[in-house]
Amino acid sequence: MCDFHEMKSAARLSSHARLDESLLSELPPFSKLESQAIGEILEQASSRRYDAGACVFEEGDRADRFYLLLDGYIRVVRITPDGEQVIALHIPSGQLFGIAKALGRDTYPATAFTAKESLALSWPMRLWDGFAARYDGFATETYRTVGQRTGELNNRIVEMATQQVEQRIACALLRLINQSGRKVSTGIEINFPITRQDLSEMTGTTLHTVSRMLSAWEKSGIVKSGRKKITVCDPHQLVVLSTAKP
Amino acid sequence: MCDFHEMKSAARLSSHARLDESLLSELPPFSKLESQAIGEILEQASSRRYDAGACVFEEGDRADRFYLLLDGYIRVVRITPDGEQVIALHIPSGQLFGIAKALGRDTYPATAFTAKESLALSWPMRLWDGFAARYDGFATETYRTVGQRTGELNNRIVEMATQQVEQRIACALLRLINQSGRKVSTGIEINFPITRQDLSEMTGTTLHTVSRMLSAWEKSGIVKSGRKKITVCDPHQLVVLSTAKP
DNA sequence: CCCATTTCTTGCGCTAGATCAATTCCGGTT
DNA sequence: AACCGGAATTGATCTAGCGCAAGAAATGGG
Repeated sequence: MCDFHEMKSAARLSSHARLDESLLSELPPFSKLESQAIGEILEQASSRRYDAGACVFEEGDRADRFYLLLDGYIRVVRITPDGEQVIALHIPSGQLFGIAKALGRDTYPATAFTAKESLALSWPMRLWDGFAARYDGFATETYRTVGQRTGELNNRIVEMATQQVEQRIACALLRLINQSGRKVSTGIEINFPITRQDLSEMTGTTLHTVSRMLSAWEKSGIVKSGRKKITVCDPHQLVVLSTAKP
Repeated sequence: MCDFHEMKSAARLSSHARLDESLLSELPPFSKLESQAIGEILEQASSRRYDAGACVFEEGDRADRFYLLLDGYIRVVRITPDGEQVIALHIPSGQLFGIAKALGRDTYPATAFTAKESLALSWPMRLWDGFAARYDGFATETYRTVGQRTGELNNRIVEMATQQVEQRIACALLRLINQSGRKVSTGIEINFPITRQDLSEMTGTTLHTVSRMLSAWEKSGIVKSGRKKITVCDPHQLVVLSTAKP
């Protein structure tokens, strides 16, 4: 599912990557545009590489740029007054993020970290309205993106309200392999480093419980996991678990 | 906060309510418009009264109309495969709802019930793009609405992930009195019928726990509650509870 | 290669809150 | 006035999963 980038990602991540029209032309927000329009858009973009775990912007910052993730993975996080982190969602490459304008806001509603080394384009937010007005399909696609993410948040709420931890963790894993799974010999592996702690922050539980769960699942051959790495061997079984009746 | 409607609501709820321009001109989505534009918009609207507890539309339905709540209260609900309800949010009068288009969707993402007798205008969804293009401020305001609701969902996730039941119920109550509190002699009362069950569906707990909590709070004079009715006597104390450290 | 740090594992006891169960209360209906 | 059904209360258990503790394994830096 996240594939087309992979072949090119080595070149891209080098800071000398040329900004090529073909880069954008396959991505939904720009897919309907002509080569000239894409040229214009690229001219106004800044490109930047981020180390793994780097912070792109923080909750509450003035939203003065919006971003397109070319390669890597973004983790959107909220931090409670007493320092606890909650992972709101993950953003795979090819998507826009930091699009506060699409939510009628002028500050970012959450903090964005990179989950691994990443490359992103960005534009000053003042170009937003122009993009939306001038480029066909840009507005539509961004609102679709907003809709998807809202849908995901919504699902999380339902899960947290009704499901047991085991099911929630299973759901989280399934979402991850859907969004960023990479097929390997033993199953489907999550394409970026992820700790038990991360998983616990996605599901509202503790790293201990996640660890126990993964150990149990490993015993029954559903997953295979190591340090910062999880491979799902039997996705179907995970689906069964995620929908299990009490 | 929800005030301006109250004076007129009696007239409005009668099925003979005249659709008056002044009705829309004070509401954010239309506030920037001239009288002529509002006239156009009203002409295309249908008006309908709903009984308390009526269903306006269901999750998954084709989104062929969008709505403006003139009076009453909407409860947005998601229902799990095994029949459990989760209340995603409440929509106070004066706001748009069922705005699937703003989320790039063509089905409604959740079910909308009225929490009490309500009155809403609605328009065919095919007018949406025209409204957004033609009427200044309409798009901006709807995206602000989307942003607010997304923000609320987000907060709920953080709460559910990090807070104890007591704090979550306190937060839910505070949200309710902020959105639809009505000042009465003994404090601030929630302006529509609400059961322990409802509150439990908003906070991911059980009606039993909510009942115990309210009983306890009543003993300490923080709330006063009866059948389908809750009055917050000491909002400040509730804020304290909602942010209490374990 | 050793040391320091981060990540992960696992056992044990405890408690918040769910579940079960039995009543009571309230408002509307005939 | 008597009745009925939905809403609320409250006690008594039971348990999922959290917090604590202690250690093991992987990684990276000097």
